[in-house]
Amino acid sequence: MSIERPARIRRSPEAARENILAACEAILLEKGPQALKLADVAAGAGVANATVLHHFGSIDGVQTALMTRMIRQLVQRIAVDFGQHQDTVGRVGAGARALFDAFGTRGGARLAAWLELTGEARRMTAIRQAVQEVAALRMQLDSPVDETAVQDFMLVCVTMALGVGLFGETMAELLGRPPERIREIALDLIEARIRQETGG
Amino acid sequence: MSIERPARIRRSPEAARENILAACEAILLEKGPQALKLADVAAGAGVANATVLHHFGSIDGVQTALMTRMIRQLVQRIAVDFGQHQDTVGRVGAGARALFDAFGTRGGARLAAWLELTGEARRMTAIRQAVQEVAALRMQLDSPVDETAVQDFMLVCVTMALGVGLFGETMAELLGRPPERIREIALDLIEARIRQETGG
DNA sequence: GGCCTTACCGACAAAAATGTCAATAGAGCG
DNA sequence: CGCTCTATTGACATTTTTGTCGGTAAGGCC
Repeated sequence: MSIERPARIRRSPEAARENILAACEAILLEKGPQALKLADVAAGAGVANATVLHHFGSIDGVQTALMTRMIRQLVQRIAVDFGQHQDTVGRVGAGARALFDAFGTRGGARLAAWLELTGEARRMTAIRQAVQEVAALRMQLDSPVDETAVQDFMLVCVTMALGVGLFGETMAELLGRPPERIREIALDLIEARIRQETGG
Repeated sequence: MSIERPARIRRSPEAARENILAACEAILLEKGPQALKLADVAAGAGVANATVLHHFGSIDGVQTALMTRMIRQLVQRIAVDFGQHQDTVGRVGAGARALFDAFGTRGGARLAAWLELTGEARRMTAIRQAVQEVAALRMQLDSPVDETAVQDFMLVCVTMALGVGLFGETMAELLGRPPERIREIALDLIEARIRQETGG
């Protein structure tokens, strides 16, 4: 009498990767990027350690793939948000909110910080492409005067979203302010700046 | 014939801690906080692994002690800077510059990010105390109208300095802007805000 | 049905890192 | 000088984690 093994599931490479990355996202949200250990990821996805390595090469590969995936999803959401607003200020505000959401609430900033600290940041080229796409959208919709101003503005938005997403909650608590305060202030700053740029 | 051993150096507890933390600072600058391994720290300080543990209890203890030390040094520098400026805007600008320097150039943001990710952030109570001291200084020198405005302002400054210090360089490079650009913009935002608060 | 590609897996190897423990040796002090 | 305190140490145990390897089986294709 042979021991029962759970039947193997054979997925397409894309489905297998997606399955693993979805598990990663849950782990990232629950325990942070440092918990993206090979064994935990594999367990979360319901596959063996070796399977994860088969698809991503290394645990670092898993992490950068997760970052890329989150950035792609963010760009899609921003594109949708842009379509739902007629005015520049509304568009940018909605985009900024999506940005803060992806990096703050959904754990993107913590993952980005992890990549930055482990020297994997250079592989985040997905960000460059994403920014180019969003910038192209804005140039098309808003036809702003100055392209470097757009780039500077996006640099500010992204960096602030990352900083607030990673440190905002802890700092607010440590300094005795409400946890969401820093995000409000940051969004105010961003909207004030865009108003100033478009208005004057 | 006995094997030559290097003579032991016996330091006071304070000197021993200082020696170890100085080595940590060098490692932090050169390789980042994830390189603050027990063996490397001990080697950098020229002592045995067990010695480090004797003084700090654990490698996490070393890291939080280093953070505390950096924050103390920062507060001292800010106090000096405050004394060298007569006007509020000049004072705050100099303080912000010191803040960005400590967190950016000197590696404080990377260390803070590490503590945040590894769950050690709650032990960064040194920040709370530091902010209280600086806030007290400002209340005394500038007698600003609103204390919560001061707290909000410091929350913004600290969070931005952390965000820019950790992500600024990489993001600027990724988005095709000069590496120091984000810092300039951030300082502009801060000074504009303080001018607005004091001016009107 | 038979074959071939490759997604998948268990077992194992190997490295890296932290922390424990008992012993050693400076340095102050009577 | 001899005693005591404790900073210091080497050796070691343990844990954690990544990655390799040879074999297994699922599903497409002829």
